[in-house]
Amino acid sequence: MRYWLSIVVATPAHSSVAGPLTYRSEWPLLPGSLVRVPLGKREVLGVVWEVLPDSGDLPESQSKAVLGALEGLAPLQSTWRRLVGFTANYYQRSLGEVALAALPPQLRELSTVQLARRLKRPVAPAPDTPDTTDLIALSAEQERAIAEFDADTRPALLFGATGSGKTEVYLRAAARVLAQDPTAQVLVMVPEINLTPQLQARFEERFAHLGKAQVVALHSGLTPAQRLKSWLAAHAGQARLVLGTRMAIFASLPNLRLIVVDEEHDPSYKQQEGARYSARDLAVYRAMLESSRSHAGDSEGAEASPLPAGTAGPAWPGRRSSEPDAAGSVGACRVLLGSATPSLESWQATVVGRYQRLTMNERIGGVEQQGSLPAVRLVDMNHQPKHCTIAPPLLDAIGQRIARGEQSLIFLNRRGYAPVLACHDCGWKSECPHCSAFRVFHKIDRTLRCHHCGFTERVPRACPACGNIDIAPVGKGTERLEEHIAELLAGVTRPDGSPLRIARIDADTTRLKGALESQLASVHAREVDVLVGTQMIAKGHDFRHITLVAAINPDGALFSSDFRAPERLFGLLMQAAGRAGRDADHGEASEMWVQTFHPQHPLFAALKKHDYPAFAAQELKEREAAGMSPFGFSALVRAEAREQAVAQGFLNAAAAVAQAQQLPGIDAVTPYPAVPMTIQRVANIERAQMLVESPSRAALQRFLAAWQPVLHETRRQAEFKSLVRWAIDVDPLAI
DNA sequence: AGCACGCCGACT
DNA sequence: GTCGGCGTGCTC
Repeated sequence: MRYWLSIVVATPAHSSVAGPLTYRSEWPLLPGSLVRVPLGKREVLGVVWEVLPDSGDLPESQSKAVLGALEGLAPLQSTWRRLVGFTANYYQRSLGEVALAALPPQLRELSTVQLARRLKRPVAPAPDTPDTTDLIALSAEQERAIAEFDADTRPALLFGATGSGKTEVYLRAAARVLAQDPTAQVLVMVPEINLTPQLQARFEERFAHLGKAQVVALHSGLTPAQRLKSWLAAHAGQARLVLGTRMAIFASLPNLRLIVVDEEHDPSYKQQEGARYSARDLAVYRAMLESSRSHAGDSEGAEASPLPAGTAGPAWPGRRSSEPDAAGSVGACRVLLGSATPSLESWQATVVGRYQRLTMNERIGGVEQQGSLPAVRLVDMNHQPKHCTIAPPLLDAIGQRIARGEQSLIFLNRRGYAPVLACHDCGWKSECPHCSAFRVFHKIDRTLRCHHCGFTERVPRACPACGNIDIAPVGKGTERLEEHIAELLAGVTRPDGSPLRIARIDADTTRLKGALESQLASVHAREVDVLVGTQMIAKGHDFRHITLVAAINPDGALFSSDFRAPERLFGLLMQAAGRAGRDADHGEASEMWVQTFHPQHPLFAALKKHDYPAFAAQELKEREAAGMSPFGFSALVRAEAREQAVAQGFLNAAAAVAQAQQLPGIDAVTPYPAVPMTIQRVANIERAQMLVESPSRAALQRFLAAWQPVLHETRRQAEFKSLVRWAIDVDPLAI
């Protein structure tokens, strides 16, 4: 017997073999089967996508035979294939690229023999440990959130203040799902920086009764062997709980019943290269797919046709009341997003009722602590001494904390000593020769470093342009701020008379493995009085003894060209405020200081009241008026070339063809003229981008699908031969 | 993307 | 005389 199979292999979107390829097989392989196939002179891994009725118009002599299947591996499920298919379509990449990138890299190299050996490894039996989940007392709010979650079927957004105990709700929801069905699997996704060994230990401890092998991690920090091991455990259904970063959204989970997305607003859920998917959006989509799959027979492959262009985006299509088998039934999969400062997209979905909103306002720890959110104090920098970095009242407040033996945390979102080095005589500035950006002065090793291309040189003794000795740093980074604070507080001592200690945490001080952990430990041990750092200290870390948090210069985000900057700033400041006052001893005295030239800005008014809903309402009104996300949809096409004119010319030429040919969707889509990117040149490559907007997600999708071949065609023209690369970013984070 | 084939410069 | 530069083209 002869079978014709459509098989997906790792082929990039811009090659002539972007789609699945047709192979022969003597065996009736099921869709989703992993196979080895010849491709050119190579032997590659492929995924059977469809069983074809015949060879199509492919001459039989040109078809090759499947070399073999990966024995012992169950076929990838139809929901997995549909998720991959949707991702490829929606984010404008080839099926093969997405499918193969979603599999562990080692699977591509492993011989059948090695694989068989791995699959044979015995699974550790579940230990005889009692389930301790129910022993932990929940707050009334936590109880209510779980009850409401259980009573609904929509995607849920857990809107919980810092310290309100969101993690316990995740654990409880996961525990229920796992207890109800002995084969159920749960996927818990966290942002990159949050996936620490400690968090993993917490999950392993809580689910110890399942056995250690049943809680696995899936992220890029694992060795290839560990990653394969976790993936195989998930694929075989042995792993009951998978804890991972954005890549984990593509894990093969045959019995997935719950997806948790912690800190759902976090930008690290958006992949920034290759297929630029949003793992949070795909989580919502995947839960929908898993809920609506047919349980009768998954392996028939009848539904393997790609999703039609213009399918609704990663958005839940309302309550699925029309499908009695889906919502509320045994096979349903829920999705639980959580954040103290949700993305405006998710928040808006709760406003219109597409998502369920679960609110937890209170910090856990008892009623007497209700005042423990820090008071926000705005410092109007218009009324402070000119050019001062730290306003005198803030400096006083820091001094008082030191005298009381309390810690302060100072934020400045700019590392290095000074962002620019300049000559006051001739006007020379420390521009990077390869990028359109200034090199940052790092005093510690006396270098000028470009934060975009990495180009590093020793600081010149004199101005390279005019020879003047008098070159000076302009502006302040964390390094200089640390030095500056040390000078300002020179006379201040700790309560026991010892000199005060200042520490700095940023990408430069934590480059070495373990450095961050040891520095955080010294903060916890109260060896540090004042901690200076970039936003990396705002996230996740619980500082018990910090009673003052200060943002030195947050104004940049208020008037940024990036429309999401205010949202990020608000989240960052809320998160930073959450760092303070978690210790019962100091709750009442905690303060968040914000230095600004715009104290009347509505963002700060909302921040003062710790009022995310007010901020969201205000911001959403502006987004709606401007037709921006979540009220409008956009994509960016980026192009890189040696010359800016080539990059822009390519984009404009492709857009002109789209207009001339009246591509599908064009009447509802606005392509803007190509512009240089904010950092126009990086490592001597000129970069341009074109924004494409539409009030309709479906129209934008239809347009992009039709436009892609035009972009390929345009690229082939002689005048654009020197184009280095181009790529589409659907739902970009920043414009 | 890989990995070929293919036609021009400095070396055992 | 060969090794090797990366330009162009193909992969069911």
